[in-house]
Amino acid sequence: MPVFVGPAQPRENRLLAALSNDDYERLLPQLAPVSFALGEVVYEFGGQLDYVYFPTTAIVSLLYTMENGSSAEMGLTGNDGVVGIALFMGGGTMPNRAVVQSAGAAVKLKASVLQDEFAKGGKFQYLLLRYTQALITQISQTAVCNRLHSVEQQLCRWLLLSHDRLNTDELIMTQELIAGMLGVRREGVTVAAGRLQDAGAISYVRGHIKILDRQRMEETVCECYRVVKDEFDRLLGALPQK
Amino acid sequence: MPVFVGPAQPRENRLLAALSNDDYERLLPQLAPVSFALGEVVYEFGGQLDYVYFPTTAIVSLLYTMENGSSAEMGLTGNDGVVGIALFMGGGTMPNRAVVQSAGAAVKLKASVLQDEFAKGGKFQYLLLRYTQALITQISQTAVCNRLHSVEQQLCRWLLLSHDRLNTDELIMTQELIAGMLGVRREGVTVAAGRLQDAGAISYVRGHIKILDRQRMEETVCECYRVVKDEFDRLLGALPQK
DNA sequence: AACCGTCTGTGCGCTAGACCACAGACGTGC
DNA sequence: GCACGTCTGTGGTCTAGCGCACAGACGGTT
Repeated sequence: MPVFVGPAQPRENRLLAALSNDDYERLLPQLAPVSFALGEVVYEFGGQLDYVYFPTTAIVSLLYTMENGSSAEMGLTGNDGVVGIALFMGGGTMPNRAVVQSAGAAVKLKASVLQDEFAKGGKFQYLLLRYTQALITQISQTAVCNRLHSVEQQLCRWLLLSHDRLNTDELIMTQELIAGMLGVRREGVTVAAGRLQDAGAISYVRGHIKILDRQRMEETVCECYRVVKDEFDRLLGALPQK
Repeated sequence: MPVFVGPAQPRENRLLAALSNDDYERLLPQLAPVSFALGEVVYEFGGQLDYVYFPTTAIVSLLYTMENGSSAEMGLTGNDGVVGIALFMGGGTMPNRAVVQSAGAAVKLKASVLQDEFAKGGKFQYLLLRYTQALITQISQTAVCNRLHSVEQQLCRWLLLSHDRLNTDELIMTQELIAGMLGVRREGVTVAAGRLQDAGAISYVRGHIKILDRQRMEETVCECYRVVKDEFDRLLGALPQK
């Protein structure tokens, strides 16, 4: 199945799309396209970042890996956000990893340029901070969801959040990888995905998940999904697109 | 047991303590002392905030309450931070609640004043953003911990984080309340606390927890505590105090 | 001193999910 | 078309933690 991956269109990223034409034109020469492969590590635990990345078609997971090797995701970033918030928040590094969860394109911007723009305090700063707040909500809700909800509900949440950040109904993702994201066993994903498949919500074949019935998924998912989605819509949805 | 609660000393808050004398003097007339009672709600889900609060001796929990009434904490703020980050992040409101977890004092600052100061882009902005990044780490680690660690380890983490933000070894806290914070049953806290007590790490009598052996606690806790503590130290610890 | 409300301890059955061990199923490459 | 590696399904055992029910223990009030 050929997937068309054209040159990165920076304005497919919603933060960049929300910039005024002037701001965007000024930034454009500094934006360089990059292509992310599945599983690629964008940054490591505590690693210094030279660039921030604005995904256009890729999705990047933020996750933490324990000393014993188990891991869990705290949030994910797609074309609605930016990877590397530590660069404008001031800390420089974050104590987690960022891994490409869905292959695709992004544009990158040099740290120093970003910081200069941020320091100007204009629209760009406004956007980056609003996105960060939305991300905080996502992480928070992940915390709550991890505590209180079933694997099946969490799988639903995760699939829906990913689906929202893709322009296709098919995710390239093994159960093994999903298990690593959700912080559960692979077999746990198998049974949860099995139930969703029986219900006709998804189809699942060797690393290719297809969302068949979003309606059904939204009925199964816990309230956490709505909270996150509403907050993203509130903070970033009403942005003038271009 | 009488607890001395003097007038709030703004500089007991580490963010305010890190301001230059000039900045601080300018802000001081705008800072008003407040006193928080245990269980008091600082802000509600989605509620508008008129002030931000800099705790000096109080501790405030950020938590989410489900539609079915169960709840879980995402993070807590003491004299090392500020309650109300949505006011400078741009969203105005957050989809969670903030509840006083340990009674004490704070100083408040009017939203508009905060926003003006923040917009100046100076030291105050720098501090607020660094704190926000530290908070993100705390929330992230809560997410991971909720997924992967035992109630006993989480109780340890929670007690240590609280202890770090108090200048006493005694916490006023029923198991019921702790259960609400951790998102577990009250009985679960009873057995976990029982084990810690048997180990001589704490003593526990009707809402009065005493930390007896911090060493012991730090041996029991999961790595999540260290990650959060190190990150707070890194981002805020080296700040010039006054 | 008696009372009552709150807080804590415990016991029991139940379930979700972990851990472990395989078996099949698909698909790519030779 | 065969072989091998990867991905997925399933079954059995084990445990942490839930839900529920209740008993004791403490402490403030009258």
